[in-house]
Amino acid sequence: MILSRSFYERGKVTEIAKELLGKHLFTLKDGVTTSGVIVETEAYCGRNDKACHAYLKRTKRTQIMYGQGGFAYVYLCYGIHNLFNIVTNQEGLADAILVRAIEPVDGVQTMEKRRSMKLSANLTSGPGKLSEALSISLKDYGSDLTKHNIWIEDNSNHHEIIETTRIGIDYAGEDANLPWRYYIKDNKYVSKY
DNA sequence: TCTAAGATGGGT
DNA sequence: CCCATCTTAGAA
Repeated sequence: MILSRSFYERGKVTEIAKELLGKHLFTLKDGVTTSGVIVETEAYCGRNDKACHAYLKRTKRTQIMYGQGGFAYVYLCYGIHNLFNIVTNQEGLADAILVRAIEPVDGVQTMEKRRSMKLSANLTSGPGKLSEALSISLKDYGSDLTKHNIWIEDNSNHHEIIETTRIGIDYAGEDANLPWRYYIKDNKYVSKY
């Protein structure tokens, strides 16, 4: 069942980031559905987290994070990689969750074509990689996750969660030490570091 | 207009 | 571990 607005509008971004593990992320692009199980996430909190793009900064780019939960925040990193985030919390409270890795499920052939490679742990094991595999780009900035363009469905499965520090945010000072990265233990699609 | 970054990824 | 990368947002 597709996750509803109320799932995303709750206030604890770290809890939602953990709950998203094991859930099923879909995109429908050019008539093809591709999907994967979310195996790695990171939480970002706009009010007290220097790592968050929206920290003390409300600009055109961060605007979507200040809106209601359940919309996509996509931004371009290093001029090449489209990073997909899920906006959470209510209007005015800028929280988001970065999806860092998925385990491929549906439309594997299409994902292989988009990535110019065969199915392997390398196919979707990183935020830039999964966006390419699912064909998520800046055009999806602001996309409504309760619609059938990009969406998430519930998925019952048992897994053990590992909590650790986030990747690539040294600029955040002491906030770089927050244990806000979550991944499914022993899953081979988790990004390697 | 101009500039500088920037939640990576891939190669060594 | 190191570093090429290059579009875009944000400032001037």
